[in-house]
Amino acid sequence: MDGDTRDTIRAVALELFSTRGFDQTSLREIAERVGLTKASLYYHYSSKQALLIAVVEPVLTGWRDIADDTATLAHTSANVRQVVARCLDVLLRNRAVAGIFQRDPAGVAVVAGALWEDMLELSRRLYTWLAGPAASPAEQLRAVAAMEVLGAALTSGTYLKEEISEAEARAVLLDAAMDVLRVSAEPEASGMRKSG
Amino acid sequence: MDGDTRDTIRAVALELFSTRGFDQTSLREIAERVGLTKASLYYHYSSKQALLIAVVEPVLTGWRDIADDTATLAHTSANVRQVVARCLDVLLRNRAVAGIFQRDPAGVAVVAGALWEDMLELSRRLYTWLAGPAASPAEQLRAVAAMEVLGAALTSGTYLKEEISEAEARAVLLDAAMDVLRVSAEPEASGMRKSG
DNA sequence: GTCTATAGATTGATAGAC
DNA sequence: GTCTATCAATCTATAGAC
Repeated sequence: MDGDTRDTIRAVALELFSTRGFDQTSLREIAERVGLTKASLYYHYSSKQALLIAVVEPVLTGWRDIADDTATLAHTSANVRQVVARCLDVLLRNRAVAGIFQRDPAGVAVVAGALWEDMLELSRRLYTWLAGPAASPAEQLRAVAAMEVLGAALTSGTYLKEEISEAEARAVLLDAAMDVLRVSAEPEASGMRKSG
Repeated sequence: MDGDTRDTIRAVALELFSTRGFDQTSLREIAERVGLTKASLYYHYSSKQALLIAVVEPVLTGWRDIADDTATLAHTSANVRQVVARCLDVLLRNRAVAGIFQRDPAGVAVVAGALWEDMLELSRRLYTWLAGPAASPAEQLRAVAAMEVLGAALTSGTYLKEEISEAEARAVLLDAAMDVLRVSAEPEASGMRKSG
């Protein structure tokens, strides 16, 4: 049973892509760490692009789920908070993959253009829903800014002097994003109530 | 007088670095656009790294000025707003350079490590001042998040459906960043009053 | 499945004529 | 200051033996 090797390769690739950047990571480097030769990598993944996609796609799926759900979700403040929380959780659960996009978006865009366009499209849908129906340009911009806030979950480690628990970071960033969206703080409700 | 050629090269490099990413841009590409050969580029800039630094450094200086000023600036809400506004203006005035850091931070970090470390250090100083004296980890995190908000000035073009004037975008993002910092909205005051 | 060997392309950089 | 020509390194990817 050799999904093992495939998985090891993917894990090593994820680590190197996310720390050094996609472009800065060569297949030679990955092969060395795994303990194989470059040629053997190609037995498991047909190209560097295929390897990148294998590493990134699972997260894209999680992202897509959220975007799809918003299609039928009423734009209430409780729901907005829930959607933002889900986005944040996807980010926190997939720090490494998110780091790939953050560290070398240009490289990813070039080698996986279609995947990149998918991500942009998903983001657009999410931002549009977050901004709310008939949102003004200013409100749309606030929606984009709110999602940027979540990115601090990834970068904060570089800047903070003291440690902060993941739970607290999550709470702080969720509140901050809601502040940007100008949605008043509420407990994370489970029900949903129609509004528009 | 041939600062002309030097400047043209720098301008072309800026455009390509910021749109395609630093690593994705080859000297051959730059040379072609300028109308020179690669070899001639090397007469004006001793390396690709030197070219990158020439492109980026002016902005780093503007950034450093802000960080330096905070050293002797009282942490009042009016001053916080003013500092954030200055950061935002540097960003808006140098969208292209900022785009280099945003599109390929990994590539920049590798080829211009010292410059990159300088940027990190400046950012740390700014974040620290923004968070305020004796800030809790949560407040520090909010300071990082507030600066992330400003980054929306660069990315928004990709996502917004309708146009938004630069002036309005500036106003919206400044307010949003202040919301993240939890500093109440005030007019941009010129005086400063001691608070802590 | 893993290996050796190598093709084929591109890159940053240099030498030296003009 | 600009050119032609070229080097040396590195990379992705493939062919074919074992």
